Amino acid sequence: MDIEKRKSLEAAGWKVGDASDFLGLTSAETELVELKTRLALFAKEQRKTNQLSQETLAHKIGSSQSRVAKIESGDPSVSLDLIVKALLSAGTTRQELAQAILDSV
Amino acid sequence: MDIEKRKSLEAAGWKVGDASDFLGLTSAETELVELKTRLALFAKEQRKTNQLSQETLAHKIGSSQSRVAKIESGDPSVSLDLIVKALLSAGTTRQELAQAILDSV
DNA sequence: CTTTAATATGTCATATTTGACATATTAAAA
DNA sequence: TTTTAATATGTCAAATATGACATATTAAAG
Repeated sequence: MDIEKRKSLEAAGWKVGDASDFLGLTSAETELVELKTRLALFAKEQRKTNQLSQETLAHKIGSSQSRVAKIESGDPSVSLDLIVKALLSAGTTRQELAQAILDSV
Repeated sequence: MDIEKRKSLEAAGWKVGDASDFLGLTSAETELVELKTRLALFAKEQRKTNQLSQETLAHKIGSSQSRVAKIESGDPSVSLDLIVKALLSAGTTRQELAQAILDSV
């Protein structure tokens, strides 16, 4: 993990240890954050590929446009459950999901 | 989705539509439930493979033995975030995670 | 430029998830 | 059996995620 990636995660609002101690994150926690970030980007790609507006996708998942925007921006208030629900609702297959997990951030 | 699978999901406490209308689940929601169920089973396998007790894994993820039991039993109160954190903390690689997603329930 | 559709950002009351705890059940020794 | 370690189940206050809303910003026409 280089300094630039650390800065970008902190800038995005990710909690880092108790206050701002980045070293407080276990490697599993860091991996999870990176995985969620990757899937957030992928969710945006997939929605566009399937020609859906954020508003349309929001209705499909029973949510709102603003929350879809938060999903795609990697907002730390968004759960992995919601990211995956958005992906599946946008037409992403399990195969594509699995491949996205293999891709690095 | 056959009747037996429906019954098993409902018996496990999964919310189904507004009250008990199973048909109220979208296919994306059903896929997500099945995915979480698969990963819950996989989490139990991985913990055992790596010779960890629930108590030990609980400490690694900053949680408790009882919640690890809930993760592994597919309890509906457990988030996908927590399931994946448990997997990664038990030593599961991204490759193994991706493969588990491809496996059917 | 102006209009209009799409996306982003901030806030908040409500809903869901959380770790912790007590306690029950099961499994493995001794 | 009895003891002891491991796992399961139920509950709850606190923490976190949620949809909804207002509004700002951006993009695409016209």
